[in-house]
Parts: sequence; structure tokens; C-alpha cells
Amino acid sequence: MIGFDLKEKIKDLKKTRRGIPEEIFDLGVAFWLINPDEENYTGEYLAPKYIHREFDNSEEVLDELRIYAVDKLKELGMEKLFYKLEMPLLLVLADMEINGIGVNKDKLEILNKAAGKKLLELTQKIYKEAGASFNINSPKQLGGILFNKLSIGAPAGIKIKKTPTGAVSTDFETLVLLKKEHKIIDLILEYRELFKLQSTYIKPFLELIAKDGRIHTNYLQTGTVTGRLSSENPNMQNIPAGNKSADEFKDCFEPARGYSLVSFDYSQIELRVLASLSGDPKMIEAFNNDLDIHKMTAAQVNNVPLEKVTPQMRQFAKTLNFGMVYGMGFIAFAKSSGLSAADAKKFIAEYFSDFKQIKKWQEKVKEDARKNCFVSNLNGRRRWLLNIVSSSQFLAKQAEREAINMPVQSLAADILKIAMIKIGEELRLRDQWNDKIRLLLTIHDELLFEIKDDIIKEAKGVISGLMEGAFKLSVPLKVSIESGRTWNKMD
DNA sequence: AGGGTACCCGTA
DNA sequence: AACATACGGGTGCCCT
Repeated sequence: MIGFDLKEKIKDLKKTRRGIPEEIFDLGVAFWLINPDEENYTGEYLAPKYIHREFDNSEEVLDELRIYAVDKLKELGMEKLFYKLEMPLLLVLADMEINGIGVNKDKLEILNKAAGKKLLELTQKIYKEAGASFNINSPKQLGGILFNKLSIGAPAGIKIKKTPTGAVSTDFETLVLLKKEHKIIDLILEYRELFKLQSTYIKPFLELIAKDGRIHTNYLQTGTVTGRLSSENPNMQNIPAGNKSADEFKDCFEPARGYSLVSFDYSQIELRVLASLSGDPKMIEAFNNDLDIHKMTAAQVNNVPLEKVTPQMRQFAKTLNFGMVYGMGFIAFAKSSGLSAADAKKFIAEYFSDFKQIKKWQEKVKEDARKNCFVSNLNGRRRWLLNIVSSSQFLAKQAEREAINMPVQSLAADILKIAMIKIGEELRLRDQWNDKIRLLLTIHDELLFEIKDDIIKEAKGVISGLMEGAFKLSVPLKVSIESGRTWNKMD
């Protein structure tokens, strides 16, 4: 089977219980591997660009595209990635999309009504404080009310952020700084949070509940430049977490009767990948001994013993650790940590003197990227970085950050994909588990299943084992498991 | 009316 | 001048 959007075709075959062809060759995915930042991966776009022909979906054109892709994949060393990873994954994604996740529509509708009522109340309060009615959702109008009509200004010594077009920003970060200046700020923040929940999550999700009472997202296999998946209609990879209304929302996702929701989460997978790729001895040691990595980092950069690490020190270290994966500079670190620029600079310098191999590794990645104009991960997945030799310093620096992030983010993504494939194979082999365990969602470093209660215990062991064994790093992979009666009530 | 963009914001 | 990676998506608003 060869063509575009094979995931959709395979879903059709599966739904009508027809056989799946042995060989699958998705042209969109193939060209995505060859260059992951094309505008799109349709035949209409690719055929003129790569084989200089109009796309007419004929056998002839499809075959010509395939021949080009096969050749190129071979040349770039990505045959294995294509045939052994992405194509088998396609089948797992098809299953996942068919499965969907159960939603309690009644609960969600109640939530919708409550949010609507509360938003009306907040709107009235905001109008009263403002002394006028206006569109709270319009940053322009809101800015006019806050900064002109009410003349709210920054407290002494604090600079207020401007948007790229020069207007005073009304984003969360800015409003929080102004909290003490006027009662209206808290109301706006509360309104924003609830409006976001209703407009982005509650309402669209209600519309997307299928006849089977479930929501079936669409996974985009060609949606990112790093090899991650993305998800749309709805995006199941940015469901809110952590605040009260988010908890209520997640409470609407439920397993089928007799099943539980069970999530398997790779713990610190990107930092583990970074430790392994860089070979940094301190970080490897920390993971080998299953230490609290952020606490350990805090002890290192502050030059204190582990037991002297304060929660605040740990928080800085956590920001620092994540920042390192992204190539954060001291200005950004200062901003996100609240430190002065000078202190931020010192911390980063300290970080790199403690974890020398990380610095070395990053320099090597940048050097190779400049030489090749691409960067690749251990599996040969590749991202082109033409800007890394740009004469614009900003563009070149940005490409450098993309370069050091790519091998980490993309290997972590591959590891999850490998685990998904292994799990798919395992489930096919275990007849006695037939329909007792279903993979529902993947969220970058997490897999969510629904599992029949009589096999939960055994399944937890099998799945986490497959995940932890999916890829051999120089540090162990660790999986944490939670299960519950809703997506919120998990432990 | 529909397209493009600015701003904002949710996740890993 | 930009200064942390990767995404999808809602609403406002200006344009054609």
C-alpha cells in the first residue's frame, strides 16, 4: 500500500474488519523524514517540488514519488527509521485514534453551564470596576481600560512588558505584577482562566464527542520538526492540569465500564537523554543512583551539601536544568527565575563548570551543525538548520539553540514511539488480553491506557517493563504509573 | 465573508 | 532588536 494519509485508509480497513496490507509506504511521512519542515506533506505540494510533475494521484506519479523517497531515505540513512519505526507506528496511531477516550457528556455540560454563569458574574464585576463595559477578550480594549481609563501603572522599580507592536502587554505575566495596583486585576485573571477553559476546552470538546460517546483526536505524524507527534481536533496534548477548573475538566474523562484509566509517564526523560548523550559523569551518576536530579543540581551550583538545599534553590535548579535542554541564555534565565542578570549569569557559569561534559557536548553539536547545516539524533532522524550559517546573528543563535535541543527532544520522542510499537506488538501476541487493554493517548512522554481491572496489576508490570526497556541509554529509563476512575482522580 | 496576523495561553 | 525548545487553537481586528 502506497500513498498519502495511509493512517486514514488503515483506519477504514480496520473499522470494516478487512486485512491490512503487509507493506505500507506513506509518502507524506517519507518526505517528512527527508525534510521535516516542509510547508505541508500533500502530493499537490510535494510532486511539483521534488519530481517536477503535477500531482494527479495516478499510480505513475505515486510511484515516481516513492522511487525518489526510497533513494533519498537510503542516501540519508533513514531507511530503518522509516520502515521499522514510522510505518509500524502508523498502525498503532490508527488503533489509538479508533479507540478514542470516553467523555462523560453530562458532566461536561454541567461544567459548561457553571462556567457560563460564573463568566457572566465576573463580567459584571469587571465592568463595575472599570466604570464601563468593553470587550474583555480584546487586548486592545483591555489595555485602554487598564492603562488609560484607570491609569494603572507599574509599581516602583518594575518595568512593564510591551508587545512587539509597542502596546503595553496585558498578558498573565504583566497582570500579575499589577495585582496590588487595582482590584480589577484579580477579576481579569480569574475571567481569563475560566474563559480559556470554556472556549478552548469545554465547548469544542462537547462538539467533538462522537456517537460512541468518545473523543477521537487526530495525530499528525508529520506535524513537528523534531519527530514528536502533534495532536489536533482536539489537541489532546495540551489539556490543562493543576488548577481547580482544570481538575474538574479532567474529571469528565472516564474509562469504559469495568476499566480504569492508567497512565505511564517517563520520568525526566529529556534530562536522562541529555545525561546519556553528553556523557556527563555527575548527571549520569545522579540518575544511576535515582537521585532527585533538581536537588542534586541545586547542591552542585550552590556548592552546598544535598541536605542544605532549600526549596527555592531546588526551583532555580529545575529551571536551570530545563533551560539547558533548550539552550537558554542568562537573560531568559534571569527572567524566568527572578534573579538579576548578573546572578543568572553566575549560576549558568557555575552550572557549566559543574557539568563540564554538557557544555562540551553542546559545543560539539553546534560545531557539527555549522559544518553540515543539519543536526541528527542517534537514530538518524535529521533536522536541517540552514540558518546556522546565517549572517544574522539572531538567526544563527536561534539555530544553535534548535541544534542543541533537537538531539534531545527527538531521541526522547523516538523512545516513546519505540515503546508504543513494542506495546502494540505485545498486545497483538497476548490473546488473553484481547480488548482488556487499550492505548488511548500519547502526550510526549506519557501513555494513557484504559485497562480492565482483572489484568491491571499484570499489565502495569508488562507495559512499564516495555517502556523502560525501549532504548538503551547509559542511564536507566524510569516510568511512573498512576491509575484512577477519571483522568483527574489518579494516584 | 473570508484570509492573515497579533496576542494570548494550554501542554511536554 | 530579537535572547528557552516543540506544538494547536481561540478571539479580535484589519484587510481585501
